[in-house]
Amino acid sequence: MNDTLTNETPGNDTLANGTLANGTLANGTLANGTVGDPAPRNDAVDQILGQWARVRPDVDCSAMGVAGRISRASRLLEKGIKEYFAGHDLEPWEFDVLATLRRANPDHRLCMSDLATAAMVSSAALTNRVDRLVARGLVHREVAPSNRRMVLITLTDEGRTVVDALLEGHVANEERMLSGLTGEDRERLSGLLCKLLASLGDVGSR
Amino acid sequence: MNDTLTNETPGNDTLANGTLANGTLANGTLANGTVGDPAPRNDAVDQILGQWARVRPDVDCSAMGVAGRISRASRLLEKGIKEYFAGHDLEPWEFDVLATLRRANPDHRLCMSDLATAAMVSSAALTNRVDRLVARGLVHREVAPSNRRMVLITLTDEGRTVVDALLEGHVANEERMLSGLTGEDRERLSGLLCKLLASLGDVGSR
DNA sequence: AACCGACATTTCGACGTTGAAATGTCTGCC
DNA sequence: GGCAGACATTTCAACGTCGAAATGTCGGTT
Repeated sequence: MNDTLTNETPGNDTLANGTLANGTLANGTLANGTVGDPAPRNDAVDQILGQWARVRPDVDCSAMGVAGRISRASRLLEKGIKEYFAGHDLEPWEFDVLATLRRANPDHRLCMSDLATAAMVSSAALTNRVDRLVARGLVHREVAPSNRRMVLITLTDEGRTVVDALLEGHVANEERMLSGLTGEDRERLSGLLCKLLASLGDVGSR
Repeated sequence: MNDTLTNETPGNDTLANGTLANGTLANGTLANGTVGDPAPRNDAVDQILGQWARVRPDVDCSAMGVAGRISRASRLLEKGIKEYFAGHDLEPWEFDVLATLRRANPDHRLCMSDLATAAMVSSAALTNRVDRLVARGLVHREVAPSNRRMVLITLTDEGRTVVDALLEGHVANEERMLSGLTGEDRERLSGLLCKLLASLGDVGSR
């Protein structure tokens, strides 16, 4: 996890629903939610749960509802974030790397492996990304003086300017996407997700 | 969104935090949560928010917290789902496609475009996936008799057997991953996510 | 002082995805 | 009845990621 929520996820879900697309829903025998058990919400995920309930009434698929909605929300947020950065000629991963350096320490400097862990990409992918950031003049790459095995990546002045300039807009964009929830809703949502993350053994890194 | 929650997401986040990895957190000036405003939770996301609060106290980054936790939860759920299916020699996307057909209609049959929409992948990717499913004997591909432009994909008996056999285990696996939440928690979480999804304009397809 | 194993990064090959172009098919209009 | 345009699917080239192998470097041991 970095600073933008950029699961560069392409396709499927396999999560809690079946597919919320027109195809399935339109072709099928459309049940229209209201499965029974919990409060029906009549959204796309519930329609899929409804389909499962008709096809496999012996299986309680309610867990798919929670997982499905989390995945779907994540997808939509990513999409909005990507659009924001695209409007500023930046890929979300670029901001991620820059922001990680920005927050890292007063020198805005990290070695490749720490940066790779932080950005949650393979070292191979990070090499590729840093190449491009260096080409854009946003970071500086140098062999560590004390240990020549390591490569230190430092935010350039320009890189820092870019991060600082885009941070507010990025947060405002996220704020906008969350505007359907009240402050209290967000607090509750965060609390529940924290509880879930803790039970999933989230420890920070990968 | 399909039936498993498989954002085959690799790397970054760009979402709400900065990176929760050791690197950043260990190198930096570690603030240890407790930023002030809302209830501090002291998890990885809050540590990142804390770092931002120190570096850019002028910007309220709380929105990143919500987005970050949603993304992180989605990531972890995907990972668990992937592991379950890997244990049964199936990729999550394979289950997605099979499950979509299973729920679609009594004939378990859909044309390529509807299936692509449902599985939320490009038609090019679906062609590739269906190729492999046909090779495994899990689906049947045929030109539509009524309209030769269309290709109909049908679940084979074996395909249906596989979906039906794995559905219960898949749901049980999701259930296990959500076991940190009470039934009431899940209901509340679903409700909040529904509200968010609705405001994000989630309409079912992409 | 040279060597061995551990470590950090980069390179390489394979894979899967995407958007756009190509191919084949249908529908409606003149 | 033939043709233009819309449509469904597949093919193609480019791209980005990953895991594993390769390269270069350090630390401790003898």
